[in-house]
Amino acid sequence: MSKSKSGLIEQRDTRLSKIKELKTIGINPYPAKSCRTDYSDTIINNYESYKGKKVTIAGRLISLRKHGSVTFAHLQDQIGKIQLAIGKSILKPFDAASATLGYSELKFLDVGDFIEAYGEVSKTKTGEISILTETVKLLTKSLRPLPDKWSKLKDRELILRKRYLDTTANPENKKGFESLAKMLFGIRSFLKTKGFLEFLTPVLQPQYGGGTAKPFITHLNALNKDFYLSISHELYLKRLITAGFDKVFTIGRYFRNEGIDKSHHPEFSMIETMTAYENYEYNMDLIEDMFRYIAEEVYGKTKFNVKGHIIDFKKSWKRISMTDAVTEVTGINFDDCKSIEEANNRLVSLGIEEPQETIGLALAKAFEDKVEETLILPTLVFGHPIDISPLAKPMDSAPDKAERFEIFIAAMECGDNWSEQNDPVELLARWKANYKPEDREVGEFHPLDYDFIEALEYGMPPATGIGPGIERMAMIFNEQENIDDVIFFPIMKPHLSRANKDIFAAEEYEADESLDILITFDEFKKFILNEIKGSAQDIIIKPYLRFWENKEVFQASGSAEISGLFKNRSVKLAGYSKTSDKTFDKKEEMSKFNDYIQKLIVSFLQQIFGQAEINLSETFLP
RNA sequence: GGGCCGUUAGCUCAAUUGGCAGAGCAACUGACUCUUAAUCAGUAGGUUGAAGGUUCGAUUCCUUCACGGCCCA
Repeated sequence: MSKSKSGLIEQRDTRLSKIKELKTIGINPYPAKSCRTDYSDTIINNYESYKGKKVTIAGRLISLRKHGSVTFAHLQDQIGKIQLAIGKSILKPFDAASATLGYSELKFLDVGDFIEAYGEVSKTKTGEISILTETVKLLTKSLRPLPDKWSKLKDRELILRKRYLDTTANPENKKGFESLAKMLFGIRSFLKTKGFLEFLTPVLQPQYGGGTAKPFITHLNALNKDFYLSISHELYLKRLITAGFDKVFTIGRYFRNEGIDKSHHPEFSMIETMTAYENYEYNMDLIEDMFRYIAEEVYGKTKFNVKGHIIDFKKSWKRISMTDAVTEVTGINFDDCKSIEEANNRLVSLGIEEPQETIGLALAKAFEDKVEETLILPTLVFGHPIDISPLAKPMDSAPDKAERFEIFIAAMECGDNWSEQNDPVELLARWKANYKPEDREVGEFHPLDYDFIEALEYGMPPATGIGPGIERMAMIFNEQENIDDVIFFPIMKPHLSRANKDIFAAEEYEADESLDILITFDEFKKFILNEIKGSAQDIIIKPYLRFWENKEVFQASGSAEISGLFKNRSVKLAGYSKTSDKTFDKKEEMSKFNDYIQKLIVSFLQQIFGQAEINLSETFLP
């Protein structure tokens, strides 16, 4: 291993040598358990009853102040922190048999270590409640320094990658996650009072159904078959209804291979219910009651600041049909439309130029574009066009509308719910009409799940479900605007720091096979000779040339993208650059660059891959 | 996908117009018996995210890339 003098490695080495020394004097730096009797906050909040009593506390050492023959320290446990006053005359002498450190062995301790302290609860001269420490035991030696205790951790990337450092340096940041855990208990106890049973449904599914989204694909070796990570659990809940359970739910994990932003995460959770013998109106009450229950029972209040709006969950939610909601905001009633042309004309009058295929789609488009953003107070919008609701039952009173509602809070969609279509023939027909494999790429593809249709053919009673997102709920109740602040471990690209490469003697995480390869023009020939094995066909080369001016110097830099050399990767070439004190003739330079590529790349590739078709396109300006 | 911003010691941050890479905390050595971000004296710690370019000289200017953030679609 190369000898680096970086501060981190130096500090780590110091601590490693302390461990070595501790072992030679008979101390195990990583014992198996502690004998904690009390927590810090309990002692501090009940000082009068603790005064004079002996307690054992355990936690992380977060400060250490040596002051000659007296040492002060703070120990942080799950709920708070408390001071240790360690006097040379009070602390018992070193004893290897009981793993008790003596005063001179305190030098082995560092901020960040986990320790156990035993002593009398008292106050110091300055009045701080402290443990007059009689014994100190090391529970876990820490090898790395914690973030600075005053400036804390501020680097957003580091907070997200190493949340444990943030919650150690800023224990108050644990609260939101604690509430989230309690919220899950709250949901469960609420549904228990309503007579629901919780089931676990599969994450690995042979078909993905119950929604439209791009799935993650994985391979099940034992069956030699590709499976999908759940994009929804709904079809399994329906099978449970078929199986004879009337009220079921799951708190499921959902995986959607789509974008990541402030309110979307590839992996998320939903509470999904299914209730037999009821329709969507039952769920309007259920969802409202559930939010009110969580607010009152878990958070002890009903008013929350959601994206700058005060929302009171005590009040009953507005219920409005999609048609009326659109009319309310735009003044246009799409139910009056006699033809799709008329509906599209009305869209144009709203500034929406893209023509829709049906009146229902036009209504949905107007709603999405014009109404959603206005729905601040909790609103239940019902009566979606049947065109966009293939799994829902049509309304008796309006067959072109679905028995369906969506929940909007602070303009966020917080759940989608409907009376489930249980007519297997109708569902199959509707499903086949939507079956477009070419939509697979955009995530609109509905695969057919014949096993589910078969279950429906045996008969599923009328049923309805809700599916609010856990993270969305957490954002509302925790008053957070960023989904990363309610997901303890948000998705991040793996990263190995330089120091860690040294420390662990590790290689960088394996390069993703689908990543493009970037090399310079100079390296190209060598690269091809070394890396390309086998043949290539249909090689496409796209050159790019970029011009800019910098301090009266004119520059041009060229790059090229080559596809067809690897299965899933393209090769990007960079490093062609020219400077001049006059402006370039762009056309001339572009043709020169093409010649350069022709000579360097194309003729070389022709030598190597005689059979391959090589296609060099014109130079592009990016 | 587009635009903007960031990346300097373990952490938090400086570095003037392109001119010797610095501070506080943490660490190391020593002093100190009630401190509260203890104090005092001293020491060490750097691939300035990566590669390339311009320049006598680059943390600073240019290009590309990586990672992250914010805004927009």
